[in-house]
Amino acid sequence: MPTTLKDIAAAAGVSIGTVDRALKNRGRVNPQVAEKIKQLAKEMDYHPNQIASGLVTRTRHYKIAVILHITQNEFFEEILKGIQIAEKEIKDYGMSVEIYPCDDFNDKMQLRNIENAIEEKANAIVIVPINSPLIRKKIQDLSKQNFPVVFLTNYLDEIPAMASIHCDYFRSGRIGAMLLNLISGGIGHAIAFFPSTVMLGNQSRKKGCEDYFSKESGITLERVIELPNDPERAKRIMTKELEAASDVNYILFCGDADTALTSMNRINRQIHAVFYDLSAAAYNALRNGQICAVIEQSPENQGYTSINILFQYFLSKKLPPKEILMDSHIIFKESID
Amino acid sequence: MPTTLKDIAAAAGVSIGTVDRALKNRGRVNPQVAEKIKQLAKEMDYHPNQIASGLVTRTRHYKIAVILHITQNEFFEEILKGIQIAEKEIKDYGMSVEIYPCDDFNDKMQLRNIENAIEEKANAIVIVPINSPLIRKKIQDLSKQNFPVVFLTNYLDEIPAMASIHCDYFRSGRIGAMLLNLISGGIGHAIAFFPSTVMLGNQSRKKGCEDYFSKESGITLERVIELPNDPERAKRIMTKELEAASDVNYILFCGDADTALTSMNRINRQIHAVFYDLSAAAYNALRNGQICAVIEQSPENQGYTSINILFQYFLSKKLPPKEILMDSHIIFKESID
DNA sequence: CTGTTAGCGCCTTCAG
DNA sequence: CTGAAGGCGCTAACAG
Repeated sequence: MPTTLKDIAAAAGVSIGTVDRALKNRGRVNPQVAEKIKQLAKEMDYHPNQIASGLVTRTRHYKIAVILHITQNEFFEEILKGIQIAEKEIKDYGMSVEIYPCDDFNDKMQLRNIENAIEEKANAIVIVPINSPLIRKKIQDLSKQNFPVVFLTNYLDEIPAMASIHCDYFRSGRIGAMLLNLISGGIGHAIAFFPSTVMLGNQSRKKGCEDYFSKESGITLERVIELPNDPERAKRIMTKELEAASDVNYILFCGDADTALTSMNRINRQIHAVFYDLSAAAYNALRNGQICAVIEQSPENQGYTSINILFQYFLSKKLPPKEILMDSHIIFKESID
Repeated sequence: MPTTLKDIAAAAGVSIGTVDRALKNRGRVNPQVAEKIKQLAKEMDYHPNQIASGLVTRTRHYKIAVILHITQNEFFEEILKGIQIAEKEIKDYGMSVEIYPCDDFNDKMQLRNIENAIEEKANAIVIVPINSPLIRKKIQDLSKQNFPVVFLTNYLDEIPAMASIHCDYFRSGRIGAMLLNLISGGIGHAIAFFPSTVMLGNQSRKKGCEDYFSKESGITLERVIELPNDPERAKRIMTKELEAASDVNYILFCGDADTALTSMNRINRQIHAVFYDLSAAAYNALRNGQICAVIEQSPENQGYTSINILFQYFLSKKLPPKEILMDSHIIFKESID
């Protein structure tokens, strides 16, 4: 039978109002009485009942703005699933979530979204931050004003935020390289294709990949190519690269799965591939044996956690860890078949 | 602003008591009025506020008994972690968890624990069921009486339960075999060591392993050995097996990690190993390069889910899916380093 | 068959 | 500085 404010009030011989003020340090209470109450609370192992607080919090209508960096993308569908699950859970607490879409890597638009969100009385922002001076400056300002900002799946170096949720990109790069090495038996030539380095995570992943190839790999990494976000352009570039490097039979690929699969089909030799992120296209390709493995970074969990952090914060002022790293999972055909 | 009972009451021109009775089908309400209320609830998208219900539920003091099958074991430490997290979450709702330990695979003791739990007014049981007639019969009886039983990390065939939470053992066996095949490059000889087949999951995992080896593997599976739970005896058996089969250089191992590591050290040749379950010993061995990979089955999540299911059930009579399969994760050195 | 009410634990406002 | 009281939404007991 957990202790309640009432229990403490009875034990201390005061009213629950006083106990509440004392424990929440809201002043207006005799210091000696406050001390005694705190003492008692500890002894009686008091922990505020979150659901009761929730019922009260409900009247405050907290709003969370989720600000993306890209139009549409299967990876973000997964993230959104997690966000929606969390959204349902916090609804009873009177909290809500609003999504602000954005054209691909358009920092001006992202900035406007931030401003709109604040105008519309958002109490916190979850953002996939584009690494541009515009956004960096804005987030810096918000942090200075103690406005809660949570980075989701990406981050900005040197810019403080309440929390930053993403995978360990460097490690994720190393895992990709390791898998290629394992699959190849340590002999062969590889190319890595990565998306825009405007997102810092991609830079870090690239470094991890290069780290492994340079130190621990039998097969050699011939090139690292940055692909544009537009699928048609990406396909052309990727196909050309694969045609040009005729000794390359292994690839590590992060981006739109269809782009890679199409390019691989266009050329006339077999390519063994490891992909990042489990889109529907990647899932099918894995089942068919077109690709060897997929590395994914718990997108749903990332989305869920970003909201949950703010929920905890609104409910009980609890600060999350600054950095929350999500696991990278390795998936083979046998994992899903 | 979510709809409340009050809102519906106002819209229907009745009191909230009537609305509540109508929506919960508790009778004592004019069928026509009830129909109208249900209609309104749908239109206004009413969903009961769980936290408000929780405050009321709190007075009912639901108790969950967790009944294990084994004394101690690192895998179950992880399971317990998940259970404890869930326990904290449901405390505010007046629900509690009690653990009943058990000597290794002692079905009589497990039966007594079930009986004790019920005598001590447990409202539900989470159990790692030993596959013995004694336990099978008891659970069968409980199910007939509609007493909620949840199977955790293992199951009983043909015996109904409210839910069954475990990994896909067959798939997990296939993944293990696939990894050995991948690591070996498809050439070599292997032995698989598995724990007691009193637990049905182990039988299924064994089948999965054999399935892959018989159909898709380059390396050959020489034998499958069932090891006893006692580490000293297990070490002797394992060492002897490895010494006898001098051409075997790959093993798939499920059980106490220290047993395997000691046995591998005792013999005079290098063995490449894949382990199940990420114990501290396995973690270190993976980092040191003593073993190649580990397959784990989200034990913490399994424990958490077993409690969470019952929480949902007590709070809102929501029935879980009959079978909840947890992912198997593949972990290499690069995943943790 | 229907309405009213007390209360779950906490927070906030208003009196004193 | 302290106490009392109302209310968050739902449930259950009790009147009518």
